[in-house]
Amino acid sequence: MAPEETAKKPVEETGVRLPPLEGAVMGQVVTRFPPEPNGYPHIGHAKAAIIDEEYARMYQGKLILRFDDTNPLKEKLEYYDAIKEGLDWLGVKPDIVKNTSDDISLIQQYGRKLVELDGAYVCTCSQETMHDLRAKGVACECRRDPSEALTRLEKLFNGSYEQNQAIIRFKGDMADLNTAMRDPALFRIIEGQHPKLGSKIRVWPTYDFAAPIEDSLDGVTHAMRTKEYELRNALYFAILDRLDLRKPTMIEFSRLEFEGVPVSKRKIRPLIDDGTIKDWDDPRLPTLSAFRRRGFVPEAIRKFVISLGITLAETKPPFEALEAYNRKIIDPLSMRLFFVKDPVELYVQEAADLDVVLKNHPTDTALGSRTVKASDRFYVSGDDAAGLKINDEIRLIELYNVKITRIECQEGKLSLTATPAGSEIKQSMPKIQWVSKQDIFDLRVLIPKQLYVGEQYNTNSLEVVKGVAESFVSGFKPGQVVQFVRFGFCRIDGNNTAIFTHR
RNA sequence: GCUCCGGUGGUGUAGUCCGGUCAAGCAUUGUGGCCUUUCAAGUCGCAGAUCUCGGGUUCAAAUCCCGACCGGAGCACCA
Repeated sequence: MAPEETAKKPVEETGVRLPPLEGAVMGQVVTRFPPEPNGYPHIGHAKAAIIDEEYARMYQGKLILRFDDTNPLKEKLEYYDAIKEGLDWLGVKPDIVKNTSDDISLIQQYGRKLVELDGAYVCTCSQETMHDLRAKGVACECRRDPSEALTRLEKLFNGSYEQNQAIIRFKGDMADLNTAMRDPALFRIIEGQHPKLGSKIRVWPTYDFAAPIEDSLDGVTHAMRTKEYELRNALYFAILDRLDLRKPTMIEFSRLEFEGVPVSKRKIRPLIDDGTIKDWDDPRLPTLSAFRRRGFVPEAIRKFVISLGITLAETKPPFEALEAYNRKIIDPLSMRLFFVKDPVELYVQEAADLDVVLKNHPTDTALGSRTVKASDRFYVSGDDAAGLKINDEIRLIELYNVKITRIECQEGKLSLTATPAGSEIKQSMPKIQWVSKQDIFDLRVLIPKQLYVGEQYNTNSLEVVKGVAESFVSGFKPGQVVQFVRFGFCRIDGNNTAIFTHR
């Protein structure tokens, strides 16, 4: 089974559900997911996008995917695509896709209007001055004397100012206890190549200005964002107030991140730059591409996100919960195969050559079966071998029982000898998986662990397990999710490598 | 430092707005049985929270009020 082919079940059937939306009217809800195309999508994006979509669906409304691209210095074309791909994989289907930059002239017009309305002004103070005055809660000369505002506004847009020489500031309240209201920047000059607009535009709105304008104009009824924006709500509504624009309902929720698996580029980029981590889809990362490569299916992520609700409490949810959702989905779809870690040779004296037919799934016969050629030589896992004593009787799963007659250790290499011991399945007997010596496929399994322990990179974050699997595994394409019996679920990654999903 | 937001079993949450039906539901984890030629899944059961703490209001508080403590966020010409 390839994870991307998992059937998408309606969430209502799963038992997990989001609480009702405040003030929502059936058929009229419009939500929006506004990522900045400045990086690869991760689990945090997934949470926001899924919640946005769930509510749009719950009320038979619309979901807008709006790339919040108002900073040409940070955005790249490849990220627009990466985010689209990520959402596509997640099964999040926006009804409308647009960019904030599509509306750049409109937004600029509203900016000009705000200055004309005396709701904003052009400030030419240095950043240091601004910072100091803001800290003191004092207005600068640019604000106190509005006579030049309109002239400056023209100069700003006709290119008379250089970058950093002038910005448009909101006329808030320099003494407000909420510092977001102390005349924040609304527009600034950025010289740079924008992925969509090139160098055509140089007066760019900040997020603080673009977001409310876009939400209002796009018809968004319920705007959701993570809670670090809470203090900016006052600004958001003040802007819409002064411009006399319709106000959406604002809802915030906590960010999603796992313990030891940071989402921040600040913590990941250095590891990629210095080669510690190869790429953004490394299974230790919380990017969507990593989850996919690791064998997680979109529907598990969706259920998990919904189960978290839209709480404001800042907590790191247990990764095991995500695993549990995933396990329940992939369990019935995954073939059961044998893989032995740290192989130890087992010689079964006088064992006959056999063609063993193995079921690919214990209950679902639709998954078929396979035939393995067995002789008297096998491999069993080092862990199992280590626990054996002479005269122990064990069952080779789906084969027969053997009794250990000799345990040798030459040059640190363990080997076992046994004799047949019937075929009756006994409750008490350990049942272990095996691989026929003439039917092996070398396989290494990558087991991702926490990337960070505290603030420190975890040097043991990727365990590499070596072993042998059945040759049947060689026929799988990358993307196949299987369960190695008594080992865990894995996703075939190609090049004799599998990635451990979870147990 | 200032401001804002949180604080329910090991963990994540429901409930808090509109006090009683909540000595608190669900999930996960743990644990025991059944099932099973897997240490998975399924299934049945159990364990685990006096709802951060201290006051107050009330016949009645997880739910309202006050205070404290702890945790997080914001204080950018980033989003």
